[in-house]
Amino acid sequence: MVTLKQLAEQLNVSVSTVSKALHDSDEISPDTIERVKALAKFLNYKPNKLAVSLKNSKTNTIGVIIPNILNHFFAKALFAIEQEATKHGYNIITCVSNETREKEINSLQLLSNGSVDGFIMSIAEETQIANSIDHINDIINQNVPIVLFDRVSDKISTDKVIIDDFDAAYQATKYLISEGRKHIVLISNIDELSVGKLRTNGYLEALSNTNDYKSEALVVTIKRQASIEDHIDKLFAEHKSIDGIIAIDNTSGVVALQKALKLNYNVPENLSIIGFSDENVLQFTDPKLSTISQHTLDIGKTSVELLINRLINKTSTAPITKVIKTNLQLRGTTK
Amino acid sequence: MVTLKQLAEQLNVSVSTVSKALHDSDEISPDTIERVKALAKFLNYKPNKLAVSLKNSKTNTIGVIIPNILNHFFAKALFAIEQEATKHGYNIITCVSNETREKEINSLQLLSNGSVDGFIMSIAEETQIANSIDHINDIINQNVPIVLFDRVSDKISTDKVIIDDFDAAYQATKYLISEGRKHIVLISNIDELSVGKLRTNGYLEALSNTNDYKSEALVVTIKRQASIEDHIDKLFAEHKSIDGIIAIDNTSGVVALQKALKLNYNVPENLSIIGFSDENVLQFTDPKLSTISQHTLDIGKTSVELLINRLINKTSTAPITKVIKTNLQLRGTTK
DNA sequence: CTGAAAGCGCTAACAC
DNA sequence: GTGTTAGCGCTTTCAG
Repeated sequence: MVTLKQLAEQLNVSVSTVSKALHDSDEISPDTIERVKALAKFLNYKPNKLAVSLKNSKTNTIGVIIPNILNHFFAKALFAIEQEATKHGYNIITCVSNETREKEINSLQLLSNGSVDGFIMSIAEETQIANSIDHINDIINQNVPIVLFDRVSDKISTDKVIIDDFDAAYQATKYLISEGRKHIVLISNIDELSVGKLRTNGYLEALSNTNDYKSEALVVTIKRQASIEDHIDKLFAEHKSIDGIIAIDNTSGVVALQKALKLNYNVPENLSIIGFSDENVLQFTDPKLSTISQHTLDIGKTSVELLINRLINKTSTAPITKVIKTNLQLRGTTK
Repeated sequence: MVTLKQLAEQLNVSVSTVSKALHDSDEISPDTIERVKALAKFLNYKPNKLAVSLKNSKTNTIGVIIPNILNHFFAKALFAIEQEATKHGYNIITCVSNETREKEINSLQLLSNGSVDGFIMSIAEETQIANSIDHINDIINQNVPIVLFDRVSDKISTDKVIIDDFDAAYQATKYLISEGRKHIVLISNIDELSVGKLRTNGYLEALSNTNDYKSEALVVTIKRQASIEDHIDKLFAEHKSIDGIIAIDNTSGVVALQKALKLNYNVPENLSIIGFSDENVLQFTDPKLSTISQHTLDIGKTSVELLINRLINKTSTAPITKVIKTNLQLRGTTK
């Protein structure tokens, strides 16, 4: 790599002159500036990022820690984060916690040594279950800002980006009721997560405050490693009267639809299904799945904005929580 | 952040003593080592990574550039790369080229300034179409090692990790022929990519060297932004006699299966389908899609291994190309 | 055993 | 206008 020193030597000027020239300092004569820039370009000079960062105590790098990159939601959020960060001149270092608390701790420790200016993260399932988040608060106490998105914790006081989980499920449930559905079931394989609990509560509340809804609430919870297909087979076998399904994670809606069609349910005449999915699954089914659609790109973008704001305005104002609205997208699996 | 200097001051020793003590130098007395380590632990000292990297001219960071993180193949490759890199003590900085040559150039430029020790990348579609890869060779010429995976180029001489694309499609085609299929069509929405061409050639070769196969080869190419569904609808409408489908990208196999079922094809009795997908799509269909399965985790892992090897053995041996074998996984959509 | 000093590449206050 | 110097945090000779 070409350094300032090499440029300086070739031009018979000092290193600081070169540095200033490259920054268009008006201390330097136009003539010199030109000569310096010409040579720099010729030799393909690029300032060493490490040196600049070290000098400035600023890396322009964001650490992103996500639980599972194979989950389409997180992949899309990462996509948005990367895009927005790039727009602001930031790089991202990505770590995957694999839903484990240990890896999460490691990643935070490893990067909070000057490698990144701040973090954007979504909490690992294991961490949420144990509700032990000291490792995250430690980092915050070291004055490294963190923005949490999607999976958050009340015990962490920091900027957050979430969706209206409760309300989204509430509205979806109300919609099915308005269709005249009498036996609405909720399917969840994210029962342990903060967002899962909120969505489930939204569903329960919508049922319980509807006077003429008579059936018991029915929540099918599926453990993370378990087979969604098996649980749904069982559900249909045991509950013949189901006429509405709300699936609050991003795959079980599709699976439920596919199973229902196989069983010759008439969707959406006799059975409505609403998933919590992204457009990416639409091409896999006919009819198209109606969904609660979260604006994942906005979630990622907003997270970056919040973080960069913290990085620029060092003033420690109170934590901000941004709620990104969801949409109920009616397609072919609702009336 | 706590620095060596602060430790030194508190202990009334010099900075170099502290540094050596933390590295268990035998120049330092056991007693001092212990005192230093105790304080370091107490104050939660972490060596500043930037300073270490600058000093050592080694960042222990790998730049990863992928075309599209929403593509499950690349997400999974990234997952494997991250995992393997972490195992070796490396971080990864992720950039998404979004299939554009411009973003690819930017990312390479931005990171080849000391930020990373080397790159792992898969070439953007735009770059492959234009076949203009100077920007990649530039980096290699600056002695920054690059490992290419999946989408590679003959014009770049560097370590590569690929799969046996030609052979995989060849074998799949032969399998369908062995089932007695008479009208086998190939569906591709990656026609412009190196891997797409190779897979198509494998299919064509398998047909043409089978003496008793009478039909014309039929290749349906779908542009990236176009609707896979529409093309497949059209295919079924225009070619009633199709009895075998090979889909060489990771979604159109599922779409074809779903459409075929909707049209009441008897799969696999009268129609076989083989996709080029990952296990993640299996739960979406019944019967389960038979696939050519690429060992994506191996691809990522091998890429990291090759790169780290280059980084450690600075000796410039000839470029290595690793071919990761694929498997033909027969499931419910083949006889 | 411990410390002083140089240097990685860069910036910026302060001379001249 | 240009150069000198100090320093970001660390490692590593080389002296003591």
